[in-house]
Amino acid sequence: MLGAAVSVFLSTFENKVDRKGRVSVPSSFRNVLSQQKSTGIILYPSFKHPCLEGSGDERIQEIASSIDAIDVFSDEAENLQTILADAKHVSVDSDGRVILPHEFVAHAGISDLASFVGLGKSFQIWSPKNFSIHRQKNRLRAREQGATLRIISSSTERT
Amino acid sequence: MLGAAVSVFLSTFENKVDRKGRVSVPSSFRNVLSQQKSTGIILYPSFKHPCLEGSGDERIQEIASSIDAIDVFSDEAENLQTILADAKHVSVDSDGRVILPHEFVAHAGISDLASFVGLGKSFQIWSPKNFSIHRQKNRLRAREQGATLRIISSSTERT
DNA sequence: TGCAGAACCATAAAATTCCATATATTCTCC
DNA sequence: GGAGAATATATGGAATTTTATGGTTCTGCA
Repeated sequence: MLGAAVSVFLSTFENKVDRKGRVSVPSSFRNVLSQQKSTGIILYPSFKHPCLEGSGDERIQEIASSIDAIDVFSDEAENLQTILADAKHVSVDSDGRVILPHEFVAHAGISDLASFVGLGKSFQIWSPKNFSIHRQKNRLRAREQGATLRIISSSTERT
Repeated sequence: MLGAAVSVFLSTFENKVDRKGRVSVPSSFRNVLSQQKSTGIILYPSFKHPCLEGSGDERIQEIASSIDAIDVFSDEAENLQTILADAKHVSVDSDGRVILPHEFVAHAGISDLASFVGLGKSFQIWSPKNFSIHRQKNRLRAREQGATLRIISSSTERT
């Protein structure tokens, strides 16, 4: 394993899902997880897209506490509670693989390939087909909105 | 290595890409990177051009945190996430080389030569051929529009 | 007892490290 | 100022280590 690398989920990796539902978590993602001292990952179905949301397992802690912080009957609270209700903890085995729960596989339309998509603090898991459509749309929009310029010019140094 | 050098990516360098996709990062670029305490480079395909955008890897951290700062479901968040999803972290080996990922090589139309183009805070990687076309166009346009340059004098940091 | 999940083992492909060298650049000492 | 030594850079290739991935066995639980 190389030195420090980056401590965010980055890039997209397409891995195979075998008959038993096992799939390798990309090694760079595993590095991020171990930096976070996660023993496994938390998965839950996205409500915006046909994909799964994933993160280290301490992130769920944050979600849980933010529920307490907001109005119990608000929409936001219900959204967060839904996440908790649907989420599952899957452990990473010694070969770096997880087993994707069936319901989730169905929700994401995954068959024999899964795309792990790094989003910084979290990641998503897509069927490659759905993801390429999604990506295309996003790239077009990002181009129109000039995301590149915004990045380069804004964030130069911290305050 | 020469004295202090400059702390921005400057000039254009054309280096060879070997069979394995390895290419030397220009040494002056490496100096900038090490000043930034970057252990490697973040690359992502440009939205606008057939080239790669590159920068030190501390920037990715900033992008990741800015995503957290805005509404998670907004277009802007997804634009930024697209960059993360497409970006790759490549580490500079002890000989000062990086490996250009295949997809990126394809996107930029690079075969056996790569042009590193310094843009100050960031840089681009082009196939020499595409770059010369791009450069020509830019010059033409600049002349027609009588480009002026506005210098921001204050902001520069001390360190 | 049959099935799902966990722990093991094996292996091919890919990525990383290490070594070698040619060429260029800088330094040093005379 | 110049010859030669020392250093740095770019580049090619080989050796070594990690990953991804398939298969098998074991275990508990329904």
